[in-house]
Amino acid sequence: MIFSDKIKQTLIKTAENHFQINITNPNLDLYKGEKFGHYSTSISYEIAKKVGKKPSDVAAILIDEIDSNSEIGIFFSRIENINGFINFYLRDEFLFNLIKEQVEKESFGKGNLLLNKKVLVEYTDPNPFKLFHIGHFMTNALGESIFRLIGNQGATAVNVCYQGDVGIHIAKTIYGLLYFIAEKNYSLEDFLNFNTAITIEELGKAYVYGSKKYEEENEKIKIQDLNSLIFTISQEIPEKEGVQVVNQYRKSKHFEYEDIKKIYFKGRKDSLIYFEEIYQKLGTKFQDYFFESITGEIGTKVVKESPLFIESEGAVIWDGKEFGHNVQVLINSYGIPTYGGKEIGLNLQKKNKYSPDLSIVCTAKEQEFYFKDLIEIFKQLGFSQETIHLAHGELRLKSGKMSSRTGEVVTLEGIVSEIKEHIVVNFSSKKNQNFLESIAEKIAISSLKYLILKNSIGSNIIYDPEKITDLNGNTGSYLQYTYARCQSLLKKGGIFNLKTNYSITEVERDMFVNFFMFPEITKKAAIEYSPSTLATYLFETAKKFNQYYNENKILEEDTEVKDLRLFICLINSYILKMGIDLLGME
RNA sequence: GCACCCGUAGCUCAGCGGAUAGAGCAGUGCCCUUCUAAGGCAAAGGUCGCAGGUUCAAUUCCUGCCGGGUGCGCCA
Repeated sequence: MIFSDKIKQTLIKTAENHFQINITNPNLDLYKGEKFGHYSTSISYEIAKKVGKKPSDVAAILIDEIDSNSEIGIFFSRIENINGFINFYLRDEFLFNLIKEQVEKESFGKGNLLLNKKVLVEYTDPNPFKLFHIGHFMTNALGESIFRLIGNQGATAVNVCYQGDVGIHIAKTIYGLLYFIAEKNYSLEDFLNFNTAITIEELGKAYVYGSKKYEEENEKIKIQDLNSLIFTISQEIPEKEGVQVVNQYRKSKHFEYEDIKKIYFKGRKDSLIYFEEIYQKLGTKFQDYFFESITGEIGTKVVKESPLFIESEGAVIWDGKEFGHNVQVLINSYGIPTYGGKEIGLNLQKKNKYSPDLSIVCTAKEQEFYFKDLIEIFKQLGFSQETIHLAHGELRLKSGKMSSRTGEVVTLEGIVSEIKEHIVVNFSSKKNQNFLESIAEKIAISSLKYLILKNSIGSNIIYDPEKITDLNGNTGSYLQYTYARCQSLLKKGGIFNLKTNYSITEVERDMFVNFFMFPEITKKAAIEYSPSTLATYLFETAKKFNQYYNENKILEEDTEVKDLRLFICLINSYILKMGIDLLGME
């Protein structure tokens, strides 16, 4: 059990024994500087109000009891009563002991809050036939970190990706491709033989073209017609084996089944290869994939069979207005399942395949209301698993928004290469060019992730390519650098003794207490779905180390002192490494 | 129009019921023949949008107002 929970438990028990009062969740603050204790509580105020005593008198009784009669009393060097606030101070030996033991076992920072729970985390969700843009990256950064934080609490975490291999975006893209082929930019045969990179490039251009055409009424009808055909074709994909096909799509008036099928299969396959390369660069390895072509069928079946949904203007809708929700169109008037219809199928598919205790979905913030409705629909349908929607904000330039609606997007690749250039230029005086280029991409991706995760979930992020890898501020690179510095010292320091007794200064004690909070922080970050809590802690930890480093020579002559300082390096290094990893960075 | 989110230092943001409101950036003054200075120190900067209310205690909870964002049926 984590130490703060032990204190809380003791407080609850003591309050019950001495005041016959039931306090369910006492306030307990984590370390915020030596003067307020290593842990502190204002529980006395809560009790005092109920029993009609002075807070400081209540505190005195509690302290006396914890000191002499509780299991945790021996871990404190002193417990203070400041006007009723109770401040706990941990014994130095206890700090050393616990940290040393757990660091050696590599269990330090790991928790068991979600032991025996199965949690599904869905994130990234790019759409085949479209480019991987910065929004997908933000979803990935958020989701990957949540996935890791939850897994770190003992849960069986399953990370999954949901890919839109059917939908109007594909019809638009294929429509564009057909135009390019008709204009003899290349033949159908040429297209089918393109390598992945070229296919992706052409898909991007075709999507822009198709999106523009979709704005014209007569073109829109054709694209919708093509869309129906693509839904029909998608029933032939290999992943669809065993899935019941319930929907009857309209026959196409304008397009040739076989030609479209070739284009669709080629584009789909290359898109998935292209995404897989990106996931690898991002450090994500999905355990499972879901496809809209499949969830659409499952969702359609549910929607058609459930009395919750009604027909309206040729579409099938869910009307949530009576209970404070909106209207959601689940099957459109072309007979095609919309995002919502597919999402119902997805939720059911997740349930059938994994029966998770909790299902987390990460998307952009614009979909917040939409998910509120969907989660209500899931409840009304009786889907048992709890679903939580986590939303990230937008990446913006100082000058304003980045993306535009015309289909032209800021790709991940574009941003990463911009950051890479800065890295190579800024650091070239320190390292040779080849080395820099070999690590620049990793630094770029990590620093972008950190930029996103250091802010609380859902807030918009200001992106400044000049500042993002600055080593003199709160950046991912600063953490990486500090870790590298520690590693260098440990390497030079050689073998040293890990002890459980050191004589330490105030500054060193502050570092140890801060180290001690690491498991508290990883737990808090997981429970609150808050990577930023961890990010902030890591930055403070790195900063404390760099301050110490500046004032103290680590590789001292004196063995005693050197051993202590290397011990500090070791823990600092351990925490930074694990923390950086939990944020999904390298 | 309705619903939800946000207004904290010049800028970007933490904190979200407790004890003196914290960081980073920018700006000011310092510290390099360096255990990676690819770093650190010091000072400066705030009626926590405004007005009420609840509480022993409010930046944090509630109500109203002002200012900004997002979403409101066939995109995802």
